Amino acid sequence: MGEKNRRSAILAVASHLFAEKGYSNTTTAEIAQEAGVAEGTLYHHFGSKDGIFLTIFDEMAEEYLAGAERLAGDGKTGAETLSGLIRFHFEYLERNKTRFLVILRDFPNHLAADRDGRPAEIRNRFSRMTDILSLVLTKGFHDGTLRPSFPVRDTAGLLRGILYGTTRHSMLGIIDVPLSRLSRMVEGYCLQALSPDSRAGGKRGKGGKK
Amino acid sequence: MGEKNRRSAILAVASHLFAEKGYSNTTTAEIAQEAGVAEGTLYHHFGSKDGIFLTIFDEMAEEYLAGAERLAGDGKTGAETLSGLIRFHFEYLERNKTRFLVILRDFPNHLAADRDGRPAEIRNRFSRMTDILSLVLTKGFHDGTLRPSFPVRDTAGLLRGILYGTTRHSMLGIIDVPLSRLSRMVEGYCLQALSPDSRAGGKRGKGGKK
Amino acid sequence: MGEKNRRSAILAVASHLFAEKGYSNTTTAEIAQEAGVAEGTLYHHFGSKDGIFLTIFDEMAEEYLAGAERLAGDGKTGAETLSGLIRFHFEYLERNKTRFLVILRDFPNHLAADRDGRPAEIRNRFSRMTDILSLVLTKGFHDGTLRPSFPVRDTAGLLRGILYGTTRHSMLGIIDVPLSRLSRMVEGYCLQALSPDSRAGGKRGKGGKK
Amino acid sequence: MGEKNRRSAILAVASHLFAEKGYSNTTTAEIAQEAGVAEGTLYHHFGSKDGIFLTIFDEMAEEYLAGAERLAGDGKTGAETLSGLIRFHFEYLERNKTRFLVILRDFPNHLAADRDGRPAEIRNRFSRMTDILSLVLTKGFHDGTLRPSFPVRDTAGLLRGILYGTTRHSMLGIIDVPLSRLSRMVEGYCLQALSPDSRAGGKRGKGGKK
DNA sequence: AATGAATGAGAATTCATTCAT
DNA sequence: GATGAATGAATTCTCATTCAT
Repeated sequence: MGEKNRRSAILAVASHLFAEKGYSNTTTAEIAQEAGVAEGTLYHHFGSKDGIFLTIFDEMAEEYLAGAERLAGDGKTGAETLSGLIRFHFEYLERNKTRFLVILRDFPNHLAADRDGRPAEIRNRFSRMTDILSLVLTKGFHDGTLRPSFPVRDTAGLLRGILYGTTRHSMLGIIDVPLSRLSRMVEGYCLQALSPDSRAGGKRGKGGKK
Repeated sequence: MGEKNRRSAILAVASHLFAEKGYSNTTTAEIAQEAGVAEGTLYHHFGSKDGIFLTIFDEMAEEYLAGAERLAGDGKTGAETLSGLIRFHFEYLERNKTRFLVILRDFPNHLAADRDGRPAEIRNRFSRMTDILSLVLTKGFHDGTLRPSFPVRDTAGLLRGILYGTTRHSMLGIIDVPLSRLSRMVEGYCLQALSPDSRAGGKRGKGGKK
Repeated sequence: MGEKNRRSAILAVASHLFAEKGYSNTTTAEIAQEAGVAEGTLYHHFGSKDGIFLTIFDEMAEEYLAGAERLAGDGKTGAETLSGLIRFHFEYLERNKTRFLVILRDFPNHLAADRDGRPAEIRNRFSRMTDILSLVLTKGFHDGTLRPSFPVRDTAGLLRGILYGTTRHSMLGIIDVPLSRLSRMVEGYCLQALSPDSRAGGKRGKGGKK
Repeated sequence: MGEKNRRSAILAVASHLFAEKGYSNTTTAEIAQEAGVAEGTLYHHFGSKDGIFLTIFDEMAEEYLAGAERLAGDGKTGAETLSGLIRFHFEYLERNKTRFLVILRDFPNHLAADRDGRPAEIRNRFSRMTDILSLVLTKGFHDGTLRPSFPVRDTAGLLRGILYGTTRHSMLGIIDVPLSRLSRMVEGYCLQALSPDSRAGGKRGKGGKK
């Protein structure tokens, strides 16, 4: 086993164990043993148990966001891009189930907690996704393929919540819908909700009960 | 101080602390001290720390589900009932922010883990909500006010994911949209997505013009 | 072994081990085992390893200072009181060798370190001794039995340095003078240095070389 | 960067860090980083962390003792030499505050501990100072400028304790007397205590008037 | 029912030192 | 000489739970 591989061996083992048993039920001793390194080596490379988690998270987030940004940048219409993004989201998670389960299962909450009054750095990752979605919605609004009935940024936030919530419930088995079917459903419903063809605008919802 | 009061004092204090610091960062010693009882008393009433959490969760889930079931059972149309449910959801959480934060922050994952191959009892709570939503969707389908483009049960699951994900992101500050605005947005978009007025389904959306 | 005794058993064992092996070379596991209690019990009673040390220190400091204050308050002349204090100092340490060795050997330095810019609380103990000595010097100055050639408070500080340094060197074996002889020497030299009978005042030292 | 410079860079950085944070709170990794060398390099030059400390200590002790021996050897009277030694002591420490703080703060006690029943080598350094002081006291006794009321070697030991204790308390801020004032005070009081002019010994002080 | 002292099985982390390159 | 990745033993502290009173 080469030197470079020690680092990735640790990450692979940790991903696996975190996904299987949860973050807090996995001990650093276990990770070290399974990866065939000394416990100190974990700390040499990642500084702390949290550091291991953060590295896994960062690498995945970077990959995911890079993929999403690539899609958002190509020349299609807004609606097509939104479709593409939603498909990409579910395909990516299907391919990275293990690593994403780590995050879903028990994201170490203190990592997202604000420290000293400033938002945790991890939040920046999150907001990049809102930026991408906002961009796509704006594009669709201009090219006439999408008509958000609420402010673009709020709608982007809503979409993020939808993607997160549905993905989570499916992956944790809370609802009995596999990711592949979920992908088609979210795509279908979102486009319909944002469709410019629809006469029934969101505004109605704002106005009154009936 | 009567016996009943001790019990509720403990629950109130625990809700508060769990919401503020998270389940695992709250010690039983702390709960006991703030509630003004001995640590052993916690165990007389709730058997374990998990027992305290489960009691809080159960009480809230029962209230929530009872409210949702009441709404689902009245004589309105499917679309109106769905609107009502969504509004109820966000209003209820607005009124019970603290207790719900307990669940959002760091739900003790082992409580939802399957034990001995059988699904955790806590899952039953969850599935009741799917039942309610399925009922409403079916009603709307029959009275012509809703037209789900996917199987009713799957759509109900999707709606649960949407409600959970958007609520979570808002309450944890991951997106910058308050619950009240979110309520109107979710209501608007969901009705539009499920609207029978729209001929253009998500898959076919690109084609149809009228 | 009664319940009260657990606490004192821990203190006795800890004093012994700290004196013998030094603070940092003594593990909490060792203390617990020798005291016949669980390790957690240490933390139940003292909160931390430092807490154990601090308790030992405080109890001794309190005893010592109480004794010194009692002596300083009786009706003798300043010089007699100073003699008494010096004798008391060495006798007390002779009787409490073990506990004092704990402090001499390796006082956990971080305990005396200023935190957040404010002096450590432990300093207050120290300054009480300066107060006592200042009082005695002042008394001696008024009744004519002592004539400090430098400001009273500075001289008191000097005396504390003398007591500490000579005691330390003797107890750690750095100099080959037992405490009992040291006591007589310090008493003799201090009284002579502060004696009003001496023509050669400290002022000479201040003035010139010759 | 030449080889010599690496060595002294390490010593300078280590002195600084030891003085600031204490020996045990300074890690070898830190020293290496601040000195701009690899951690292994520390071990090439000094063999161990203790080795670094010992080198700093030895260099300073050698300088100090050489200076003291030089003073002790010149042709002045005993009293003048003692004055000179005391002034030298405080001046030297004033000029070498940082390095001396290293030793005061938390001298690694195991280095002074007897090993295999034999006194630690570091003790030899200490005893050289007693030799010097003994010499000076003897000289003063013969030329009539000093009259120790106790055996010369014991008195020398006492003086060392006085110098150590007062210096320590001042440098650690335990007493509020700067080194320069302390120097004059120690000089004044020591000469007075050892003065042949004073007939009144510590024990007999009360009696004699003239 | 209520108490709260006692428990004890962990778990993360530190860091001086080594050694192959 | 110089490097710095790897080591791994050692240690403090946590905290849910128990049980005698």
